Amino acid sequence: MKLSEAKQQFIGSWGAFGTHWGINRTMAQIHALLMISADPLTQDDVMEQLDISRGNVNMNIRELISWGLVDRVILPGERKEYFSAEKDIWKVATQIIRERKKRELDPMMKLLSQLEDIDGDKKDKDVKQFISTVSGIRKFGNQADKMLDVMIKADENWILNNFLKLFKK
Amino acid sequence: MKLSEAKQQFIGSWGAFGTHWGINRTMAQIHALLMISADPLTQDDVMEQLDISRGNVNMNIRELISWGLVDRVILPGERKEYFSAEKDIWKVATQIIRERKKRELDPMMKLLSQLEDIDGDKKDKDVKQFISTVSGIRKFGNQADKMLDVMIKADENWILNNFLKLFKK
DNA sequence: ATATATTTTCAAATATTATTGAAAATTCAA
DNA sequence: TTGAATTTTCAATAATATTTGAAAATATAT
Repeated sequence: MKLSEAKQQFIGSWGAFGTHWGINRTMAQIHALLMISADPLTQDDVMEQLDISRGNVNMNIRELISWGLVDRVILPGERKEYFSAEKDIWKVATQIIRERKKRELDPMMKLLSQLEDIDGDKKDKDVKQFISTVSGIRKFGNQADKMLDVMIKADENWILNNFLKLFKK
Repeated sequence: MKLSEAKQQFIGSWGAFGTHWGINRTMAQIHALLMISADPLTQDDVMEQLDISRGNVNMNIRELISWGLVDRVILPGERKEYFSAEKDIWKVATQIIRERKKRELDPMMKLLSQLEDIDGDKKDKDVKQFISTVSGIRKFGNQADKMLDVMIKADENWILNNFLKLFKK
């Protein structure tokens, strides 16, 4: 397969993949493009290679920067800004985990702990089921939360190797 | 807080949460409603409680069933079908992992392994970066894949406890 | 300071996705 | 069978999300 074809396929699939994870297609495609580019790119490079508008590129790159997945790069003597993506997939993964935990899991846990205080008959089956479901999710979430904290801090090989070792029998 | 208010809040947040994870809002809300309901519900119950159309309820419930998160329940002597959600959050989580792995991760891994065969100069920096990025993602994905397989099979406390034990020092 | 290059913003246009509701299909009791 | 109850389908509509592009803002060279 030719490089140009393989690039197109990778960018396309990464974009489709993103949409299943609440990330918009274009943002994921820009991320893909920057991950496979050896050198930093300008907004114009991205516009041209993905055939999208300047505004679109600008907004999505800023979003990628806010996720900590892309950096601005200033090249000496160049007027334009360049952008480059983190290439280490472990760092990418832990950064995404870190952000989603902060943006989604933490607020959900906060809410759940409030919802467990229900006025009314604790013997009522509806009250019982509600409390049981909510507290189950909260406990599970708290454990996931701890586990993710640990993963974020751990070194790639150390954690995966140790984790897998548990199951080698 | 009153039960009815707490229910509304839970259903609303679970729905919003879902949209960040590629699940449509209504499907997540129906799932939430069924998880906190002590008894199985009919399509009409769901229509009424969430104020949505029959077609919408029907399609989303079938989708939940295909995800293995909801079951049809036949009550003896009743003409209507009833629906009930898995309430054990660990089972819910492993079921979601199982499905997403099958639907998204597995196909992505398959594609990536094809993309590593690039015609052309292996010394070219663009070729090198492409292969390096793709193979990094593939290797990471394969490890995640193994880890998830193990989690799916493991018992709740066993796996979380063992995992956490690793980090207790 | 002025001109020019570059980035950012955001209202309007477009595209995508979700929802409705009524008709068709199915189920089941009599 | 027949007919009422129930479920399913899907074209039309509505709601939501994304994208554009041109104007405004900002940065930089001269």
